[in-house]
Amino acid sequence: MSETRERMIATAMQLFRQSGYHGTSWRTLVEAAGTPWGSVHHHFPGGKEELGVAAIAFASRGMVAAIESVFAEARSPAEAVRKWCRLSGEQLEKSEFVEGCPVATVALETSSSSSALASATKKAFDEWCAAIAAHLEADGIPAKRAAQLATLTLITLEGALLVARVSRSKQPMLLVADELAQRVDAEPRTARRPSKRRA
Amino acid sequence: MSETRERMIATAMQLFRQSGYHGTSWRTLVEAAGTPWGSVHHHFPGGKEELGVAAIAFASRGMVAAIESVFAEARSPAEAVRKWCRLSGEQLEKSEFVEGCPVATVALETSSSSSALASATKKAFDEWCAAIAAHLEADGIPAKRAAQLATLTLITLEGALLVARVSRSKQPMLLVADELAQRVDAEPRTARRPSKRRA
Amino acid sequence: MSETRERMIATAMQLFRQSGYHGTSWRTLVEAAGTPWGSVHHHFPGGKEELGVAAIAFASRGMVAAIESVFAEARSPAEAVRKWCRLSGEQLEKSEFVEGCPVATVALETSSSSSALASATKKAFDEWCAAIAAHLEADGIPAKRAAQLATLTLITLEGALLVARVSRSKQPMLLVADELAQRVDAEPRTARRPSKRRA
Amino acid sequence: MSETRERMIATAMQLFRQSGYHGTSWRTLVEAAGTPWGSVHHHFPGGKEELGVAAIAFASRGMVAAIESVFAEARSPAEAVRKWCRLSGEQLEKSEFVEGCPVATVALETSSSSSALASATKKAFDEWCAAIAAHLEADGIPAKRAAQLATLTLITLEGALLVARVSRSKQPMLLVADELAQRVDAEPRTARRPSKRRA
DNA sequence: ACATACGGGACCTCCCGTTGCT
DNA sequence: AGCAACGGGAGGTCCCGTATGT
Repeated sequence: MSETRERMIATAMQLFRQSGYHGTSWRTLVEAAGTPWGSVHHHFPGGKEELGVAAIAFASRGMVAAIESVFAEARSPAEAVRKWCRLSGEQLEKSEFVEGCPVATVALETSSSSSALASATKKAFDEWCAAIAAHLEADGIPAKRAAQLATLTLITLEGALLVARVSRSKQPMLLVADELAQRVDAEPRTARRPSKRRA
Repeated sequence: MSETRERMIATAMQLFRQSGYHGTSWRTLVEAAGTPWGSVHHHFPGGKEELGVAAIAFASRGMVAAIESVFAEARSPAEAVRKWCRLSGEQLEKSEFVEGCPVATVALETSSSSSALASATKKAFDEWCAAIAAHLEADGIPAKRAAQLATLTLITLEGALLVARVSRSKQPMLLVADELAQRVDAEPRTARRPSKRRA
Repeated sequence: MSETRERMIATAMQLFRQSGYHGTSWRTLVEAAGTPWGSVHHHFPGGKEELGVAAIAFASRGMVAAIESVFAEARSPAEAVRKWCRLSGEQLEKSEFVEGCPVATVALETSSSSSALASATKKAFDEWCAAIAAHLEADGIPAKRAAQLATLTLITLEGALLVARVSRSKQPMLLVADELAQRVDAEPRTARRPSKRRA
Repeated sequence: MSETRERMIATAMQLFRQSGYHGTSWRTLVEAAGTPWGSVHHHFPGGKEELGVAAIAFASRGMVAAIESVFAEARSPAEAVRKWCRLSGEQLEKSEFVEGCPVATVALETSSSSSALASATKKAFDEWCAAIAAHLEADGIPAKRAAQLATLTLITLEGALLVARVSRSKQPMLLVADELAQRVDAEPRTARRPSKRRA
């Protein structure tokens, strides 16, 4: 796959979460990415919307990888969630409160209009929930509760990233880190199956 | 005060939460509001940004009023929070998942660029937190914890509205309604001062 | 006559020669003049064109007065012309090369379009020529030659003001001062009637 | 080089000398030139100012070519100057007094504001003076005097074109044709080097 | 794969004139 | 005399998609 195309997508993800979908133009994109402006239509025949969908999918893959990573390294789901929130907060702070959720901005902009982008963002959120839920289930939480808890986790993280960006402080991230960790820890297990605790 | 200007602001709030700041054009606005296109510059000499700031402030006032209303009618903060979440969910559903938070979209779009809009959104969130915290304090929760809990409430509600819009379901709202209510109820009080419980 | 109206006209003359007729807006004018924006239409029912005509006429009166003054004070037409050029050059330099001819800019902009402004500028030039010619005639130059010489003087002064403004130097003014003076002096008189030489 | 861009520039020169810089809109331009309105920004990324600078430069090249041509064909500088003035007058009359100097209008409009256009007009005048001066020098006039005389020629021609346009008569052009020719002829030569007199 | 050019249209800004109310 | 508001429209900028050559 073309390296130009990939850099466009990665840059688009960055610009979308800063200025949103409508606030990012092709010109801004190619200037930021340093990619040739002449072959935009070649790489994205579907136009800007195709770029948007690709950027959302790219962001989603990255987030799923991050989830897997943080759960793999943590000794318990609660710890994983706490770590995840804290890492997100630090990334946010390091980036001068620019690198929040790469999907949320586009999601809010397009959920009432474009179907392709709207379903791409919905798919992203679903994937993240599923990834979290899988780890909760693996820790002994019943599927139904695991799904709810995963949704709650996503909700809280997204809300915290929003509030943290706006208030330009990572305090909200630290706040939800503990809250979520406690909440996850308090969830009753059917058969405590310490999936990753033997290492 | 001009009624035209007010209708523009109210309409802008609606359009901003649907399509965001950059996705809403003056033309769209004046067509939706039925206001004259020619006097835009008269009512908002500061341009679109001035409209945005006014719309955010307007939305903020409305939200503070809603908070006051729901806390005034409820017998306890926990119940108020539960009701708030459920009402928000129903409003969202009734509006075909359009009427989410009127500030969040603009907040995410502009938090990394325009200072006027960014500070307007920050101010809005601060006002909401303060309003919630006041009611928690009135119920006997120490100021510091009240502020944290208020922030957590805001975070959770915002996150839930985001996820609910994207998934086109009010389930997330119902989920956080109970979670938040339990959370608020479980918070220890110094001197349980049942402010509004006697009715 | 309203003092507001007069200040508008005087300010318009200044702005017109800086930025031209089309480059000067009502808003710019009222801000520069400090006059009320609400009563523009009251003072100039004919709109911007009426303002333009008034400003041209005002400028023309001022120029005629300047011509009379410089010829009255000088001992000969040649000296008057020399002095006139030098004074114009100094005024130009003092004003940072802004205060050139108050009519020329509008004249060039409108000579191919608006009839009212075009005839106003034509009238202004005619008045100036007539004023100069009168003094030349009074010095013994036959009417026909006096008219030609007056036109030549106007032409040269206008051209010099143009070139001086563009090159941001008063050299062109000094150059034409001597050239014109010599030219006027060399013109044969029928009966040298030293009109203003005995006082 | 794009033919569209060239036609835009040539048309801009025409419109600028009729209505000036601010009086000429992009819409007017593209309609007059028959060029696509959509690719304006492609050909002139610097906006209208870039068009203005290009039009001034284009006009300057044309004028230099005209100067070279008229001096090449004439047997003496005096005759060249006389011819130049007369040709300009005829062109002016034929065009219904529209085609005056293509630079003067913009020069007056912008000499007190935009630096890019102001320096473009200054450069144009400098080039014309240099071209004239070169021919005067070639005829035996000392460099310093040649430069002055060239400036005087430019001044007089510009002034005459202005007055002729305003008065809608080519008389001023004929008047200065003889005046300038006499003036140039009267200038003393160091070594009369009749450069082009052998034909 | 990339570049140059086309092409319509939407963007926000601001202009200029008018209307009714002080 | 002054003013706030109206009201249509044009201002220049820029967007997004397409077509044509390399």
